[in-house]
Amino acid sequence: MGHKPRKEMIAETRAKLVAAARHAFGSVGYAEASMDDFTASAGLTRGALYHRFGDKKGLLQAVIAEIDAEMLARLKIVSAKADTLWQGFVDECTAYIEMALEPEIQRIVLRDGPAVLGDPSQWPSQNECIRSMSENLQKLREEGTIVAVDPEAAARLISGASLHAAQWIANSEDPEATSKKAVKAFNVLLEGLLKQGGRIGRPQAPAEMDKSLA
Amino acid sequence: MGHKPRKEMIAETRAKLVAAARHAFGSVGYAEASMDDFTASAGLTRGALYHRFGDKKGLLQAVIAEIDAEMLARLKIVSAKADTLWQGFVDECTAYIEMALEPEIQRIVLRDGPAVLGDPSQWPSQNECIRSMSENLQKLREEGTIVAVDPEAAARLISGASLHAAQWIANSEDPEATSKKAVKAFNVLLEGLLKQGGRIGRPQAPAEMDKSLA
DNA sequence: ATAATGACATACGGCGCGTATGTCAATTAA
DNA sequence: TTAATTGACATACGCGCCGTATGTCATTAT
Repeated sequence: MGHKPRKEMIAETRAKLVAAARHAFGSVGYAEASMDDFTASAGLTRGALYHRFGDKKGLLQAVIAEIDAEMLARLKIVSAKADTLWQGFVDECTAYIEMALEPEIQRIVLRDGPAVLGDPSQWPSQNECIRSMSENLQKLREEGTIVAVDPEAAARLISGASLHAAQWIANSEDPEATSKKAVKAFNVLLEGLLKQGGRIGRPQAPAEMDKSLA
Repeated sequence: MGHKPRKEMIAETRAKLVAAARHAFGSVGYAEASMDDFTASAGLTRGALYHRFGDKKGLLQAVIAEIDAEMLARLKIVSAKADTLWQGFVDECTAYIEMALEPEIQRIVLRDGPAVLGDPSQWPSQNECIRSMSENLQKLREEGTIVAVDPEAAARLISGASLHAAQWIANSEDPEATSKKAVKAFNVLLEGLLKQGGRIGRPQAPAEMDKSLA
């Protein structure tokens, strides 16, 4: 004894590999990331990688799962803080856009992920975020705040719009101005969900989004 | 004489390379497509490819430009047929989703393209489709049909929602049912754009979408 | 007719991936 | 306690693919 228990060593090397890969994928991209290089930067070799994750794609899956778990946790915190369901929903959308502005998420989750692993709507992880939005929409429907619409369908459309908005913003030459325009248009679309018209006597929630992204 | 003129030969080999690459990229994906293989299938070698396109990415650009030109042409035909501006806009959205259902477009334009060439909103080609939608929205605004909203912002959000909807539909186990749900939710969001509330006394245009995708 | 351009093929070197094999420590059994 | 076994990880090997450097031959220009 004296040496660390087996399980700890395993978890440690696993964490090291995921962290090293996450950094490499996030900075130079999946295709350009050399397995020899980033395993060495973690003090290991490709042997460990193949033993743990099967192949490079398996490691990417693990990295994405980690990132997505973090995203989900952040979304839950946001929606838990809100006073009303609608407010929570709008805040979650905002947080979703803000996360999609982060270069690491854009590169790994939004670009390389789909190319290597296929359509994100099929990943177990990405569905967690969608499910969170779907549940909120479901509650809003029961509450009578929004019109009768399939929650998952609406969640996917909104997340799609959010993600594209985020990429547009992040790559624009004037992110501030672009962000304002995108958020305003986003509000307009979300108003389609609300009962009672939308612009007449709607809750002030959508206006709230402006301050957080501008 | 007798032999073909120089320019024709060049255009011919260029077309052959683009066609072969398009097929390879569309079927096995960019990363798995061997340049030796698909140049050989066109009766050429990698020498021709590097001479014409610089590298593999350059060829992908050319392939995407070709596909995108086709998409734009199809969209223009659709919107030209419509009776009203709003109808044309909705029809274009529908056509957009339908095109995004095609496996070749999904693979090359929606997945590999962004991973290899970066964010699509920066491509000259993808912006053509966005511009087309933006122009329609601009006219709808001047016409007074929709609320005051930045046309490009709205176009990007809508295209984002459309693309995600398409991928969701194409990869679902029951595309028919999924399509119906997505289109319905899509209509709801689009109603947010319309003046005068939306559900009360709106044009029957959105209902039209149901038949074309279901 | 000769020179020069350029379209494309061939040849070469290197890198990165996946697999097969080896080694050594940690668990388990006797 | 010791012997046997598992398994975590490293090392070694071969292949395919990419990018470049070089070669060849036809077309165009002089």
